[in-house]
Amino acid sequence: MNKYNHPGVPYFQHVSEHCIHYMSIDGVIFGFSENQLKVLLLRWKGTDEWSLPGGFIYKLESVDAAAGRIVQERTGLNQLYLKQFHVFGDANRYDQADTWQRTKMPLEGIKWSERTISIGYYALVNYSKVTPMPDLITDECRWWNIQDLPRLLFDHNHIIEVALHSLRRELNEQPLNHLLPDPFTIPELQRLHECILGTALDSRNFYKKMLASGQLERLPERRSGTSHKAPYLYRFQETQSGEILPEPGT
Amino acid sequence: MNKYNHPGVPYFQHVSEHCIHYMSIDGVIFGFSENQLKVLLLRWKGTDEWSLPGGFIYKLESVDAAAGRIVQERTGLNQLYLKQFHVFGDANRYDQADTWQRTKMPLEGIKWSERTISIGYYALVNYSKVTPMPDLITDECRWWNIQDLPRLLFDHNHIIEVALHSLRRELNEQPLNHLLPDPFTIPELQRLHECILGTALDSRNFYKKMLASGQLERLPERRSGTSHKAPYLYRFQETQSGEILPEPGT
DNA sequence: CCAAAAGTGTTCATTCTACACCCATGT
DNA sequence: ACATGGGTGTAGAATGAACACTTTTGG
Repeated sequence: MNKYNHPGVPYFQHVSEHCIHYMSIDGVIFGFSENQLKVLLLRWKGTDEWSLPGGFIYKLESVDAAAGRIVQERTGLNQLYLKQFHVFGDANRYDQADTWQRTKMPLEGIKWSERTISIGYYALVNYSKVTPMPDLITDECRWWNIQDLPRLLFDHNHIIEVALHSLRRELNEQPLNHLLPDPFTIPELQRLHECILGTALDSRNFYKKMLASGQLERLPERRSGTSHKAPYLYRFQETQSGEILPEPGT
Repeated sequence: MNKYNHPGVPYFQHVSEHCIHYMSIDGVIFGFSENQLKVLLLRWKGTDEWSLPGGFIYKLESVDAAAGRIVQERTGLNQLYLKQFHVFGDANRYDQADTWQRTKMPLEGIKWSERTISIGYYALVNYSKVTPMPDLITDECRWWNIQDLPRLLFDHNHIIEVALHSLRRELNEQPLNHLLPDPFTIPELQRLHECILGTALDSRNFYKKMLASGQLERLPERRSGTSHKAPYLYRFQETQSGEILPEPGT
């Protein structure tokens, strides 16, 4: 692949014409599987370099809608929980020469603005319902364990860190069920909390706290198949909002 | 003032040439005086319509720097505490026709993008050190009590609400001393907490909590001049950072 | 002396933390 | 039967809310 047929060039031409310049959206898509918190990453065409999924905002598109679109395209999900968590607006967020050289993109085709302000969103998705799909300029889309990430393009390692810290801070207000199978067990919920917090929790205290919250509904069935006592299945009570963010009427 | 000599026209021409399109910054500048939480508002030239101070980001300017510049220009302060709290990105954040008509700005001079994404920052400033200054397109800049605001231009009533909610949620992590005289008394700090939270607090419990936090340093002097017992003066211990926001190196 | 607000102390309830123990299941 | 992890209970510590009381100041 040489600079004249790289698919990024027409893509960035399209973006340059229809999207807002100097702005982008980066999505930290959290999933949970095998007791590990994971994020979805993309490998750029013809390279071993990975980045977060991202995209641009159409001139008349709501920012939330753009974030939703971007995450949908990589996951195949049509319903998801998204939260805007930070704007990365430093004039020198990352070393541009270095990063663009690593992407092997033909520079003249893609440097359509001298710098980019990125709005960070995190998504909480059900790992098993996601079909990871690369985009036009990437070869591969897959999950990575959050504590085992490679060095990413741009400032994306930093963005993931900030996303995780935000999630950690907001843990108790977030609908974590989006990250779990439906229904789920309390031990599964505990593993998830532990992954997000990065600490071990006492299962007995965790139980009491969760049950006392009154938000959980115990189902009659249990999860069987393990070599020990079958745990009960739970569901969050229907107080949770499926969607995002406060925004006014006019 | 007719449409041909409105100072907004050259201003927006300047902005259109040098700033990032489709983006703005709005600043919710909080102050505290006479036991009231206040915000700084601007009255648009030749109207009775008020809005938040705002502005635009130069193409190579850091977003935090832009926010700092905008707040400085209205307050005269060269050191201030700023916090990015939300991006308002709805494609139809407000009724554009209605708002621009209320501003009495000549539309053809100023509608340089069909919609605007606004990054909201709040600032905590020392009321007595602020010199409110209007900008090119406003006649007047002054403090308003937060629970006594007029109907503002754009979606600024909503933005202030979200700012206040953010501040309320982050109360305990924020350096509230920026809103108070230096040094201050515990009762003053309590009034401030009460204004932000919108509830009354028990002064005796508040005392214990503040002293137990270990962040306060009692000075030998007291605040005298009132017709009752003179309260001690306090200062926050020097653990507070004067400035803003996490952002990476490259 | 009195009113008003500062500042200290005590009590009770609630929540958090540590840990003992029993239960169910597959091997 | 036993190892493994699910699920319940109980006690002490820490935190938080309610309220009694003394102190200082100007008038």
